[in-house]
Amino acid sequence: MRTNMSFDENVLVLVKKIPKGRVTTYKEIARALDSRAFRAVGQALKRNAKPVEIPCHRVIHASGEVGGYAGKGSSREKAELLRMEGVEIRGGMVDLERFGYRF
DNA sequence: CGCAGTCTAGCAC
DNA sequence: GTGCTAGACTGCG
Repeated sequence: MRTNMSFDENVLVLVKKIPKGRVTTYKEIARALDSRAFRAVGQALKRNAKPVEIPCHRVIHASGEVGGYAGKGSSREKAELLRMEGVEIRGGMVDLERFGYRF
């Protein structure tokens, strides 16, 4: 990975690969990129060039918390979307053991 | 609950 | 071209 592309592009590609009804954590993404730039991943998502192709709402904290979202409804809309996709949201928390997607 | 650590991208000099 | 700051986070104290 990370060949011919910048870190942010790589992150976007991974996020795009997340299947519906599944979520991933910043840690997993960073790990998939062989790095520990959890924060850089968030930066890539919030500064991404194609938000329509990047379901940032499927990217949450490693604790299962939905975390933040640079979208309109912030974390609220994010949780609503995830639940709509079949992800069990509980008080803004997701069960990573069941919906946590691993690369 | 609060501080420190790790990485990239962006802005300033 | 080089250096510093900030950030959608994580882990440990």
